[in-house]
Amino acid sequence: MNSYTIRNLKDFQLDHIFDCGQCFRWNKTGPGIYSGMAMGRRVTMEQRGDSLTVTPCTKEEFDTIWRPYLDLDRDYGRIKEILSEKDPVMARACEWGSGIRILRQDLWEVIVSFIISQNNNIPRIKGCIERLCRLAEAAPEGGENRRAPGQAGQRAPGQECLRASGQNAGPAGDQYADFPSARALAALEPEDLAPARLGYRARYVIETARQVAEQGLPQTAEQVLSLSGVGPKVANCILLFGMKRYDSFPIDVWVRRVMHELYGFREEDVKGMKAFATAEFGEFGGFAQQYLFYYMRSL
DNA sequence: TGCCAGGTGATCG
DNA sequence: CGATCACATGGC
Repeated sequence: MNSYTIRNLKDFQLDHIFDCGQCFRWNKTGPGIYSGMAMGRRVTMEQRGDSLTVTPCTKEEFDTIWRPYLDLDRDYGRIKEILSEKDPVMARACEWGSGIRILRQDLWEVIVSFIISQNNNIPRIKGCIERLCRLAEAAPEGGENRRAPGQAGQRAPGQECLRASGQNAGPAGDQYADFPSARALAALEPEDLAPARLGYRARYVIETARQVAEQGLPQTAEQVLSLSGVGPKVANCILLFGMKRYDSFPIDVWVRRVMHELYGFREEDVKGMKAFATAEFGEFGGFAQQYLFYYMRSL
C-alpha cells in the first residue's frame, strides 16, 4: 500500500491532536498510530518523532487533502508564543498540549457530532457517531420504504445507500463507514436512529438535517444558532472546528472548571469567562480554548 | 449505585 | 431576561 511521509514537523503531536476533543472518529491502534475516517477516506497516520506517515496516500493527496486537514501551514509556534505571554496558566497549557492543531473538518460532520456531544461523555459520543455511520450505511435511502427488522443489509440492487460517497464500500458493520449526508438523514424519522442510541438528541439530528437539506449549510453564527439542538456552546464548537472561526471560545464544563479553578471565576459566571476570553485571547480564542481543554482534562 | 457527561429547549416568575 | 427542569443513555 502506498504511503506518504512528511518530515521536520514542528508543533505537531497526533496524541494531542486526536485527544483534545475536537474530533471523534480517530482511534489509537498503537504508539503514535491512529486509524480513522476523514474527508471521505479511511487512513492510518503514524508519527515517529517529527515525521508523519499517512497510509494509503500519494504526495498529491497529502498536499490537497491532509496538509490542509492537519492545518500544517499555520505557525502554531507563534500562536503559543503570543498566548503564553498572556498568563502563566495559559503558558503551562500551551506547553502541555504543545502539539495541538485545529483540524479543518467537514462542516456537516462537525454539526452533527457536536449536537450529539451535548450532555454526553466523550467515549459515548464516539460510539454514537460510529453507530450512526454504520446504521446509515446499512439502511436504504428514503423514509417511506424503510427496511423491516431482520432485513438488515439486504439492499436491493441499485438501491442507493445513505453514504455520501461510495469509495469506502464494505459490508454493513464495517467499522469505517462514511458520514451520512444531510439529505440522507433528512429522509429518516428519529425512531430510525434508535440503533445509534443517540437518546433525545436523535430528533435534533433529524430536524437539523432537514434544515440543512432545505436551506444549505449555515454560513453565519446566527444561522448556526438557528439549528435544532444548537445552543451557544455547540454553536461555538461548530464555528471553531467547522467554519474556521478561530476566535470562537466554546465554554463547556471543562473550560468552566479551568476558569473557576485556575483563573478564579465563579463557576456559574459564564458571561464573565466569555468576556475575559474575548478580551484576553481575542482572535486566538479557539486555540486558547483547545490548550486549556486539553490541559484541564489531564489534571 | 448513583452521579455525571464538551447543553439545549421549554416553561415560568 | 434569569432560573429551573426534563431529557436518553451508559461510562465510571
